[in-house]
Amino acid sequence: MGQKQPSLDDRRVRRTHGALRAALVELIVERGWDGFTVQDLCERADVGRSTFYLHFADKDEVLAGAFADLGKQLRAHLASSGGSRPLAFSRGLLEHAHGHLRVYRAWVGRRAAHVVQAKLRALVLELVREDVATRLPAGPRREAVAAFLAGALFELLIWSLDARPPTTPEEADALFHELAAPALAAGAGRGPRVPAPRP
Amino acid sequence: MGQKQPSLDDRRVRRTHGALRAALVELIVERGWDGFTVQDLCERADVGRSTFYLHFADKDEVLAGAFADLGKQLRAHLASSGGSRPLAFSRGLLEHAHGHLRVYRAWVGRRAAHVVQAKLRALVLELVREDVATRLPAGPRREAVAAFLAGALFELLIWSLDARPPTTPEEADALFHELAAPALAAGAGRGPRVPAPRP
DNA sequence: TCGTTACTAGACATCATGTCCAATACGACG
DNA sequence: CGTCGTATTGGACATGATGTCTAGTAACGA
Repeated sequence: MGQKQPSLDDRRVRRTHGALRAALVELIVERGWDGFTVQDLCERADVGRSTFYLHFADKDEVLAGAFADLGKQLRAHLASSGGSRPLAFSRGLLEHAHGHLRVYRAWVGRRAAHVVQAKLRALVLELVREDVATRLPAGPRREAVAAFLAGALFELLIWSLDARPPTTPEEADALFHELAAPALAAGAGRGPRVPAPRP
Repeated sequence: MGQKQPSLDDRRVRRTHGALRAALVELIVERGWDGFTVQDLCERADVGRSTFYLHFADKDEVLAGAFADLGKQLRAHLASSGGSRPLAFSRGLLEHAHGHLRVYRAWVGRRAAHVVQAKLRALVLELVREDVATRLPAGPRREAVAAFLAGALFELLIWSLDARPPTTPEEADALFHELAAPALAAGAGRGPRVPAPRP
């Protein structure tokens, strides 16, 4: 454990990382998370298996990197289409998902790898919490509302990936806001406010 | 594959199944889904490893059985506390969860096994769909609303397991209905009705 | 060009899996 | 109660993936 990690400034390292990451995405789409081994991954990436262990401990670690990329890509997409209405990012998320339908289906769809699914769920929860934090006072109620909305959005996203007849991101987003808006209003309206800080 | 399955009428078989199932629950709580092997399971259950493969193909199959039990138990609990208001079962679900807090934390909590989590999510979705089906006309919109509410309830459930300060099932349920009611109303109110069949 | 670092193939030990067998223990049923 | 059928058992075995290590080779940065 804790060996010296290869330097990221080296072109060879970037090449290896890139190849493994790309192969990972392909293999998840083709066979699902449990459908391939480290050996398969290395073979597909054309990387020596010894080399793999110089960089990563297991498949999960490669996934973490690849997923961090997805997160950045998504956040970038969100920054461009940034509105200020509540939960505006949902539009970008749904667009992003439908723009990479094959990947999303394999990553979070019905037959998907639960490991990956969990990562996206965590990301959605994080995004919703950030948004809700600007609209509700701190406290358990805010957390509950965030959980409620995040779960709703995530499950709606999954549904939209395989909806029959197919749904456009715009439709799904409109539906989400139609359902979420009153819930958010209800969440803000009543409930235990944060107790005023003692002076 | 496809070997002759031991007869379920035999006491020895029931004993073996029971022991494995109990050991499974214990080990999931103690070490998480990926934290133990078939060997560990057999050892804990005091069952020969050869015997295991006479009954199950892998850990997942044992889980399926154990989870089916949980489903029955839950549905029984729901039947007793059956109200007719929308999504009445949420109360029973949250009570059931808080009544088996250690198990639920291990099964669907933050550090939980994604495999198990997915099963419960599917169950919640099924329950919500059954309920929503009695209140909204068939069609994609109904499915979307069901997904929305199921995701919301599931994530709220997870949140309630580790909420700080702790939340009672009653509070969590009240909160859920406070947020879900307007959403359900919105879902029923407008939107594309099922297109009238061409005459 | 030179020194450093990453890459590689291959060997190796380890472990879990899944299958099979012959011997044994136990439950069902007459 | 005795007998028959079946479940259980430990152990052997082949297989495949994992993770570590080493010595030689190739590519990088400067």
